[in-house]
Amino acid sequence: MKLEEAIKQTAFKTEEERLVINLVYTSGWLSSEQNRFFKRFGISSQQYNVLRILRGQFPNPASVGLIQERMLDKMSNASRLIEKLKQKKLVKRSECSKDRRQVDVLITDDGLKLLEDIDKLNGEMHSICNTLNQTEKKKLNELLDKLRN
Amino acid sequence: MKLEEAIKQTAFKTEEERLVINLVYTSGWLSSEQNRFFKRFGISSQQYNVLRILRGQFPNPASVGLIQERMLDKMSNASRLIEKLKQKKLVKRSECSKDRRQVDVLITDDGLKLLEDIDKLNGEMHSICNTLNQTEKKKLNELLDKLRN
DNA sequence: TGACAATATATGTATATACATTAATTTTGT
DNA sequence: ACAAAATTAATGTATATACATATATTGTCA
Repeated sequence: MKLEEAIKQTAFKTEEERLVINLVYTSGWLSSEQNRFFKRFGISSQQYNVLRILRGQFPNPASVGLIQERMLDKMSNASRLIEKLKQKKLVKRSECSKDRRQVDVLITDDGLKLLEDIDKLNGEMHSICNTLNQTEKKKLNELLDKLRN
Repeated sequence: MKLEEAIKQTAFKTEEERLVINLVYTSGWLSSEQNRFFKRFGISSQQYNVLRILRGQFPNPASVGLIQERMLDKMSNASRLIEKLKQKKLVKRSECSKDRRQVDVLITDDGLKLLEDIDKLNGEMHSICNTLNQTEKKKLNELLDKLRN
């Protein structure tokens, strides 16, 4: 749906204004698409993100700080996300012997299995951008990179 | 910063995968820029959004449903946002005489004044897209519209 | 060595989103 | 007219984000 229709606004003063609002609106749209996708797996998209980072380190553990640093969303709370994943038995936590302030976080077999299942449907998740052709996807990737500097 | 650097990932399998992750990452970036901007005014970007909708109706009131329908972010909670704005005396709530299920929500003088102050710094908020030239802003607007269908 | 700074993680509080449910009121259909 | 359905808003619960602070541990340097 066109932005103006979606939010029932007739016009924008400048291209900048429209762009900022378009970005905010698209963010919300994306986030709801993502959550809908992940719901069937019993996790949130943020929890998925943490699991992916842990798989990237596997079979080595990762510290909370490393996870935090690599997360997509800003970050305040790797700690609490990890706690949720632990309750679902998707990760294990153990004291780090080299630095007792740190915690070793390791993805479990259940966690790896879940990621495999999700991978199988990756195409479905990526299909949200099927409305664009290859050139347009590339262009959008470039523009987003440039937008953030 | 380039996406790969930001999240310390070396490569993506497909353009689609990079785009989805780029969109999620950019969403987070945008949201933190926005919140930083609005913080000095003592409101969140979501509360700002509600105030703008109310100004659009002024001097008429708006129902909770109308606000909900026009909000940028999906929506579960116009009710609670309005309650927060009421506590800050930025909106007034009164029973709607024509339909007693409804509530008339009206922006106050304080609310209008706050929006005026924010308007003065609108340029600063829009400057987050100064890294793009006019053609690129237009193109990005188009691609986002097309992305959502 | 011993005080102090820095680091790693956890936790408290406030706000927002997602979804389900409740309560009041209005609309509909017979 | 009246019972059932639909609508409007509020509320309860779970999750996530933002920011400040607490706690334990490690590093630094006089």
